[in-house]
Amino acid sequence: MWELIRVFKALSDETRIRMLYLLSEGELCVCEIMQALEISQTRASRNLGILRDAGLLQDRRDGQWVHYSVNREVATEYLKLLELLASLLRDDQAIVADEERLKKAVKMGKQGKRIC
Amino acid sequence: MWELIRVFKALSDETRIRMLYLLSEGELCVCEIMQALEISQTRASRNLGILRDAGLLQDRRDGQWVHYSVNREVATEYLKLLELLASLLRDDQAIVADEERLKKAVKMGKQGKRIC
DNA sequence: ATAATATATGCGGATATGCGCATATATTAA
DNA sequence: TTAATATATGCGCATATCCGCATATATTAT
Repeated sequence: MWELIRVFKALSDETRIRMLYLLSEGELCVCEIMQALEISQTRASRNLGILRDAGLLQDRRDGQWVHYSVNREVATEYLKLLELLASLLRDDQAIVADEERLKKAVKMGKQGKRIC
Repeated sequence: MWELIRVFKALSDETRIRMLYLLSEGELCVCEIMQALEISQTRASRNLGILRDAGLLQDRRDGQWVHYSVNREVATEYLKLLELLASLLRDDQAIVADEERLKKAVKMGKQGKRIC
């Protein structure tokens, strides 16, 4: 029961919902998420940690970067929850704006310009 | 987005999860829920109100009683959430105990003894 | 009418949550 | 080595949440 409640608590926050949505499309490092959501580094790190501790995300260090991604090892019930999220929020205004900013940041990165 | 977050907040509490589980099996009045969960009247009423305001429950006054039940009019995505709950918690210790106490209270009621 | 029962709610206190600031830690670059 | 970059975290404050107490409201019984 408490595991379940921990998951719902993790999902009870706008910042974390937006993070999960972006991450449902693929792995991202903290600085990419900061830029996409236009939030502080503290806020990004703290909320990603909460999602990880709830079992929804996993992290992977790659040099000085830490990449977060959806934890596919978690119970399939929770994965369904994430799909639910994605389907409900696909057209959400804040989400669409996040995706725009993320696309822009990633494009910059691919052009060799540092974005972090 | 905020409607969704409101639902997750409503689900982020042990009392409310236990209530939802019992109610997923059928309509109940406040006093039955109080007894099944062994909680105060204030706590029962407040938390049922939170679930109603999140759109998950509906209420119906019948004389001096108010009956709460799952709101089947809500988006099917949320109904799926409730099914998820039920499937994950079917064997939970606290839930099983709640069901025991509820069964006992309902049986008393059917024997004509007042239980509220 | 009054009394009894069922439910809801204003208020206050205890605890939890969110987040900025400063700082710590980890890694890479020079 | 030192400097720069990326991320995590201790602390403190502001706000939110939970719930008990007392009380209000609604309904029924006498």
